[in-house]
Amino acid sequence: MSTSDMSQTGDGRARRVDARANRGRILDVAEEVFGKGGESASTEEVARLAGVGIATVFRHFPTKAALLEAVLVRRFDRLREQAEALLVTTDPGTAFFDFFRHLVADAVTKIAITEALLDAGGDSDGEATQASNELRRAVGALLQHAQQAGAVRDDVELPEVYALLVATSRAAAHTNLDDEVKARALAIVFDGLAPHPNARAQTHHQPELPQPHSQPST
Amino acid sequence: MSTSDMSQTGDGRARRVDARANRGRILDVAEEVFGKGGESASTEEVARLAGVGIATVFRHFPTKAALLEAVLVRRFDRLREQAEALLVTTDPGTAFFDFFRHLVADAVTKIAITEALLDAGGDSDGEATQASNELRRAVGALLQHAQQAGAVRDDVELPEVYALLVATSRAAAHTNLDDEVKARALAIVFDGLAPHPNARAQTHHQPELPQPHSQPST
Amino acid sequence: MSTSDMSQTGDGRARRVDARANRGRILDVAEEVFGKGGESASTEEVARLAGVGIATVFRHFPTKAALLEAVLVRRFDRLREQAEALLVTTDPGTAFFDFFRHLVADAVTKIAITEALLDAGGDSDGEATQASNELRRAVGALLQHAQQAGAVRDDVELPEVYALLVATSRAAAHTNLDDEVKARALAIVFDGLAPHPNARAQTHHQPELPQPHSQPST
Amino acid sequence: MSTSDMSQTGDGRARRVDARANRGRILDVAEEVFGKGGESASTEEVARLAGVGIATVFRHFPTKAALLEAVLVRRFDRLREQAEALLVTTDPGTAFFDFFRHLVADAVTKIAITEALLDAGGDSDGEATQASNELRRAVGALLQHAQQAGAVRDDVELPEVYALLVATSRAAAHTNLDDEVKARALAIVFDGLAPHPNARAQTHHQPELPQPHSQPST
DNA sequence: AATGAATGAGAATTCATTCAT
DNA sequence: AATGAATGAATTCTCATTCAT
Repeated sequence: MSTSDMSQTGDGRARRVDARANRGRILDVAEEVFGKGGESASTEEVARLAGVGIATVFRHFPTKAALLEAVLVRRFDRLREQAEALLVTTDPGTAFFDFFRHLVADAVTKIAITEALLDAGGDSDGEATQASNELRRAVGALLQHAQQAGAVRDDVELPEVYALLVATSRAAAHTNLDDEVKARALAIVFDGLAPHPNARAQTHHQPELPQPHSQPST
Repeated sequence: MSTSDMSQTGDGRARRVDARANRGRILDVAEEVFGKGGESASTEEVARLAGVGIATVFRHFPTKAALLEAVLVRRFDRLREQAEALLVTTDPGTAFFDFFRHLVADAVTKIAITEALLDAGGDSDGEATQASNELRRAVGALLQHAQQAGAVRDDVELPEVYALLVATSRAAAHTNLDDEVKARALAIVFDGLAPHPNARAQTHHQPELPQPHSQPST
Repeated sequence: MSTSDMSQTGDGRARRVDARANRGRILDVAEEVFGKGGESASTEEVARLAGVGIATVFRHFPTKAALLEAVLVRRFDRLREQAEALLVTTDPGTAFFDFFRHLVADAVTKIAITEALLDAGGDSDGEATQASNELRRAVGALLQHAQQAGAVRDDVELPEVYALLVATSRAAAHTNLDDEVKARALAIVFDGLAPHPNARAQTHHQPELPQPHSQPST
Repeated sequence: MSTSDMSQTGDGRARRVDARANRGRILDVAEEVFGKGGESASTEEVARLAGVGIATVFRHFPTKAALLEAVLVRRFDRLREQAEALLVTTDPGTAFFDFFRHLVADAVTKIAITEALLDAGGDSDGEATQASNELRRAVGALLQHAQQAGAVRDDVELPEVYALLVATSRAAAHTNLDDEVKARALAIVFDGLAPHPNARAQTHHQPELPQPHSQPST
C-alpha cells in the first residue's frame, strides 16, 4: 500500500529513491557473489540475494558484463579514494606501505574480481579501464611521494610496483594463506622495495620480519 | 621399429598407441584452452582443437573436472621435475632463483590454471593436490639449499616464499606485462630475499635492477 | 470476473494465470508422453507437444524426476478423489467393483506411469509415495465397506486386493487387449473376490461372464 | 598363447566354441541386466559384466534391439518348454495352476523384460513375437486340458486367462510384494477360475486362502 | 572372431536475456 | 520502475554403433 501511495504522489521522486537503493543493493550483492564464485556466478543469484526480480537487475545493468564492470568501477574508485586520502593525511612512507597492506588485507575472498585489475588495463575502452587507470595513477602518486621521502628506493618504477601490488593482492585473495604468512611475504617484498642496504625494511609498522613461527617449513 | 612390430600383432597394440597420442594431444590442447579461457572454457572446444570427437575427450577423462585435474597434475609434475633437476645440476643460489624466473616466464598465458596452485593445497584429496604438494616440497629443497649456500636469507620460510612464487607467477600470467617489467618486479622480490644488507641482490644472473626503461611510469 | 480484475492490476496477476495454465498443460502432455514412452521419453518432447520452450518445463519442474513425480501425484490424487466420491455416493459393493473397473478402463495408454503404483510404496520419501499411500488407504476403505456389505468375501485383505488392482490395471494398459477381453478377465477376478459359492460374481453391473466371443481362442 | 594355438590348429572349430560360449554368457548377463534396469540399461554394462568387449556383443547381436529380442526369445522358449513338459507329466489341473504359480514366482526381478510379453503379440514380425505366440499356444493347451479335466471352469477362454497370467506375473515382478501376499492374490484369481460354486478354489496345492496374516490391512 | 577406441546424435540442465503486465 | 515467466543457445555427459587392428 505504501508503495502505491508513493507512486501516486511523489511519482518519480520516490521511485528514483527506490531505484537508487536497489542499484546499490544489487552492486553490493554482486560484489560479494562474483567475489566468491567468480564471473561464472549467475546473475539470477545476485537478484535473489538482493531481493529483487531478475528483470530489475537487467534494467539497471543491461548486460551481465555491464554489472561486472560497475562492480569493478566502484571497487577501483574506492581504492583510489583511499589512496588519495592516505596521500594527504599520512607521511609518505607509511602511506605507501599501508596502502599496500590494505589492498592485500582487503583482497580476501574478493578473488575473482581482482582478476580484472591488471587485465582491465588492456582494453582501452570501458569505464572499468578508466577507473583502473585512475587507481594506478593514485598509486603512482603514493610511490613518488614515498620515493621522495626516501622510504622507497629510487630505482623502481610504477609498472613493476603495481605488478607486485596486484600479485600479492591476488595471492592473498586465495584461501589457505593465514595472516602470518601473508605478513611475512609482504615483509619480503617491502624489504625489496626498501631504499638501501643500511635502511632495510623501513616499513614503519612491521620493520622486521616477524619471528619465524614454530611450525617447520612445510 | 617397435611401432612397426606393434602393428604386426594385429591386436590392440597400435590402437593403444593412437589412444595414447590422442590423450596427449587432448591434454596439450586442454592446457592451452583452459589456460586462456579459465575453467569455464568448454570441453567441446578442447575436442575441436584436438581434432577429436567430444566423446573421445570424455572417454579419456570421465568428467571435465578429471580433465582439468590431469592437466594440473602434468603441469605440477613437469615443474617438480625441473626443480629437482636444477637442484642437482646447478649451484644452489642460481638454482633457486632460476626456478623462480622459469616459473614466471613459463606462466605466460597459462593464467587460469595456475589459479589452482595455491588452492590445490586446500583439499587434501585428488591427484592434483598430491602433485602440488610434491612440487612444493621440491621448491622447499631448492630454498633450503639456497639458504645453506648463503644465497637466500635465513629468516624466510617456505610458506611465504611459495606464496610469492605463486603470486608473481600469476601476475606474470596476466597479459599486458612486458618482459622488462616482469624482470624488474622479480628483481625487487629477489632483493627482498637476498641474505644481507651488504650483499643485496645476489641473484647471480641479474645482480642489479635492470636500468629503468625510457618510457615514463604510466 | 475475478480474472478480469486480475488483469486490471497490471501486475503479475495475469502472468501467474498464464503460468498456471502452462503448468497444467505441461502436466497433461507429460502424462501422455510418459504414459506412452515410459520414463525414458524425453523432456524435450514434452516441451514441444506442450508448445513451450524446454526451459519453461524446467522452470516449472526443476528436474525430470520432479516432473514425473508431479504427474504421478496428480494421477494418484485424482484416483483417490474418485475412490472417496464412490465411497459416499454409491452402495458399497458397486462402489468397490466400479472403482476396479474404472481403474482398468482408465489405464489404457497410461502404461509406464502406473509402473510406479506399486513401486512408489517402497521409497518412503517423496510426494508421490505419500499420494500413493493415500490412494491405497482410500481403496482400503472401499474394500472394507464392500466386505461389511457382504459384496466381497471377508477373508481377503487389502495387500492382495491392491496387488490385483495394480496387476489388472497394468495389464490393461498394455495395448492389444480389446475391451471384451478386459471385461472377461475382470470378471474372473471379481468372481474370485465374490463372497460365497452360491453368490458368485455379484458384480452388479456385470453379473455374468460375457458370452464368449465368436473368435476362437488364439 | 593357448588362444593363438587354437586359432592355428582347429581354426574355426575352437573359435566357434568360444563364440558360442560368449553368446550364451552375453545372453545370461543381458537377461539379468535388462531385467534389473529395464531396456534403458546400457549395452556396455552387459559387455562388461559378460567379460567381453563391447564390439563382441555387437558382433553377436547387430543391434541392442536384437539383443533384447534374443533374450525374450530364449525366455519365451524356456517357458514354453516348461509348459509343454507339465502338459505331459502332470495331471491337467495341477499342471495349469502350477505353471501359473511358476510364472509368478519366476517373474521376480525380471521386471522389464516381461514387459514385452503382451506387447510382443502386437507386431506380427520378429522372432520374439513368434516365440511369444508359441508360448501362448502352449498355455492354451494347458488351459484346455485343465478345462476338460474339470479343474477350470468352462466359460473362460485363453485371451483373458493369458491376460491374467501376464498381469499377475508383472505385478509380482515388482518389488515390495512379499511371497505371502503374492500367494493370496493368486488364490483369489484361482478361485475365480475354479469351475463351480461348490468346488471353489480347487487349486490342488493351495486349496484354501492362506490364513490372513496378523498384520492389519494397510 | 575379438577388441578397445572413436564418434555423433541426443538428453538433462543452466543461463543470460527479453516480454508482457 | 519492477516483476516473474518464457526462451533458445550452450554445456556436460551418455550411448548405440562403427572402425581398424
